[in-house]
Amino acid sequence: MNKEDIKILIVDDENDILEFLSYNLKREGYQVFVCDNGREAIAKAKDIKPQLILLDVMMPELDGIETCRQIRNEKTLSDTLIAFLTARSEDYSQIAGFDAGADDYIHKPIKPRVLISRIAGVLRRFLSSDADANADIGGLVLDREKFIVFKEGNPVSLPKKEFELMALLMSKPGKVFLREEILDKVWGGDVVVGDRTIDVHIRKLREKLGENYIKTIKGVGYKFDL
Amino acid sequence: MNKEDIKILIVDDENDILEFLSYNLKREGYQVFVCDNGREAIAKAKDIKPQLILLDVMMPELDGIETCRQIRNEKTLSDTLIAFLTARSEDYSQIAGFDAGADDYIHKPIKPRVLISRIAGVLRRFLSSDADANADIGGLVLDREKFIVFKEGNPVSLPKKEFELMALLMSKPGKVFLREEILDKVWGGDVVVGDRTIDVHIRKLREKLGENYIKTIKGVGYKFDL
DNA sequence: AAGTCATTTAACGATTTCTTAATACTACGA
DNA sequence: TCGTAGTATTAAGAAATCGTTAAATGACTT
Repeated sequence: MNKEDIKILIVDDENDILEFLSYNLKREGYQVFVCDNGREAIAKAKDIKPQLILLDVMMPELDGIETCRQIRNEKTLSDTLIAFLTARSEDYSQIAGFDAGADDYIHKPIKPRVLISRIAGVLRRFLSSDADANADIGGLVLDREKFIVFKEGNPVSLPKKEFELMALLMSKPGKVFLREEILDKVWGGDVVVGDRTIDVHIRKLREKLGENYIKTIKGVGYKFDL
Repeated sequence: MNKEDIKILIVDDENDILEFLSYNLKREGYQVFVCDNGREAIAKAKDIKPQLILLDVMMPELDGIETCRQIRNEKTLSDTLIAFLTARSEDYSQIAGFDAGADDYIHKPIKPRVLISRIAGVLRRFLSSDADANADIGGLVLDREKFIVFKEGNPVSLPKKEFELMALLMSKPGKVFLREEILDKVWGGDVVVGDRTIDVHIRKLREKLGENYIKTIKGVGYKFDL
């Protein structure tokens, strides 16, 4: 199952959140649908049969938990995954939510990278998609959940930026990532850092993991490959 | 679907941007149309039915988002892709763009290489275009993503210019590329290098890949053929 | 407040890649 | 056969790009 085939329905009454999530998920290649209330969500879900529904807990009228219950009652949606969006403070929903049939929680405020990997995680768990399952290439295993890279079984913990850079490179082994692409995805499109910064991080990775995993394509970028 | 068949409409009130984008996209072989305001854009879009519209968000009178909405209301343009051009600073979570039906965002300032690959990405995602599929002719496979040429299964890595030259020749097997054409597409229309430079690169390619792939047509140019 | 760690920058060196220039070669027509 | 036009070859210098180090910054800890 490819990302392109995956439909995600986002339900939230705040327009900012809808757009933010929508943008980031579309950018990853998912098919994204949105709506801003529970009733519409149920109708839309029946119609498009998304694999995953991101559901805000706090909504006027029909709240997330009740919406979730009703979706769970739909036989045609039995395979649909539901993840709740919650503010950090509201942890009461934790209990009520799982009861209603939620598969995961995502806390606001939501950071793009976290969102993406979380969603990949949810989808992987239930669809046995290998979208970005823990890569395992040439003795290197990247565990996105634990934030650790295993080199021939030995855990190597990496700081955030190094980990994210490694994660990006390993997300498509062999593919050459342009420096611009790396900056955009690891640092974020709006952050401006010098080109040498990437080099330094690459160097640290090579130092910790060995020289043979990351290849330089001069004038183009870097790739993870054997 | 070939690049030559793809029409792109660029809408921006700044003339510099129009020219910059237009130049770079034409160079890639797309059919490019421009206009500098929203109203005209809608009319032009109905007329030429472009596959992709690049739309500046910030425009006087009819802004990008409103223009997008109106285009989305046109039944005859239902398959048209819309990508917004935004300044780095305008945080995407604040933009009402996706709601209006945008398919992607491209941040200014725009770098040519990023633009090109981004657009190829957008088009590929939605048109299943084979814009940069891997050529495979007579035992030679050119993998643009991995930046590698496989010769009978064995990877041969090429420096940037050599790779781009090879990619160009392989993009239309059999077609003779004039020296002028090669300079324009590989080096860029504004770069001035001597004619011998091409020869040298051709020689390096023949050295690495074998003598039988690239043929010289005296007084005309080179072609990739068996 | 001192210390640690992650991140970024700056400076310089090292390397690769690109370009040129000079010369050799080849095919073809006079 | 000679001359010409165009391409091939080679080596060497120039330019671009990357690697490396050390040091500055800033957040967080002790």
